Amino acid sequence: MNPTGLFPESLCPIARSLDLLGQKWSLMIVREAVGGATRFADFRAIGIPSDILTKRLISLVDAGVLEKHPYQAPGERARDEYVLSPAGRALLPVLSAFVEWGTEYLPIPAGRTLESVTADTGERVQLAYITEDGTVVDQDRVTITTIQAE
Amino acid sequence: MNPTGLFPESLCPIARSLDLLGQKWSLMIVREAVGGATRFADFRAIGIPSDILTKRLISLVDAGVLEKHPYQAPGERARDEYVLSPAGRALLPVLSAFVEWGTEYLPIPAGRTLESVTADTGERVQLAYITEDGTVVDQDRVTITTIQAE
DNA sequence: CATGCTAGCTTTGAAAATCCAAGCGAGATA
DNA sequence: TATCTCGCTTGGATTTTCAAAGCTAGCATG
Repeated sequence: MNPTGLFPESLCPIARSLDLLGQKWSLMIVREAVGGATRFADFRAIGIPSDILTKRLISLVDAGVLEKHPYQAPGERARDEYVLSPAGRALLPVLSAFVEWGTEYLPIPAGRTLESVTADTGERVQLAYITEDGTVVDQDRVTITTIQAE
Repeated sequence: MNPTGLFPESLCPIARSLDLLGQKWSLMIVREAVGGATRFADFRAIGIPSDILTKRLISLVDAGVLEKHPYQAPGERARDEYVLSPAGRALLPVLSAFVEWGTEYLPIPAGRTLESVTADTGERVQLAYITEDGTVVDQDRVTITTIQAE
């Protein structure tokens, strides 16, 4: 485990992911997209400078995290909307992990403000580790390890 | 969902987490600590500039992610080692989520290089969403939502 | 004592990233 | 035509990161 983190070809998937998603505002954009934001102004509202937002949207579209669709509302000019791709949706566990960690270890007086739920029933869910046969494993038993070259 | 991301008191736990962990190299340091790195030179080996590493170690210790212990090997001067705190260990799902996402969506010719396993048995595990009673839920059904103020 | 070694920083200046504020352009409407 | 508004674009300031060199302190050795 000794990658440079400077090239997308890094051997480490964490480093590769952070190369794309580690710049300021990128994951916040994904978070907003999960929450239903699609238009430039939606994302802009989180406080990101517009030139940075432009750059991040291009980068996330290029990487396949967001998809850009032209649309035109009646009476308005043609614009683009940005929606999560399947790869973008697959970032949900990353966001959920930050929600759970931030809620527990960086608490605020307002308490819990976000949570992961099933969209259809609104049932609360949380992340856990499971084995191949679906058995839940205690997180204290888990580590991350290098796969031996075969 | 409209936080500024500029203050640790942000209402959004993702924003709060990213305020601490979103700076370049922070999560890579946590990753190295998970892999057993404890000393300055261990972390330095991933390619992080030494002044940045110094700053990040201080920040992660201040935030309670890492704990700094003085130690002295025979024949060497007093030094510090940095080990994961419980809060640091609780970041494992964040790292695992990046491992899984990067492995699948940013593949490299070398294929899979990292995985999450049980430390005692080496059994492969992965992240999943579970309900309160431990039932595994399909990720496609999950979203992240704001908790209504009570 | 002096000297050497090395790890963990510290410093300096350059490069890159982010930010702020203003401006521009294009498409719609009147 | 003029006006409005949204999605950028621009210019300069500020902050962050980087590379390279240097410094310091504690250990060992002679």
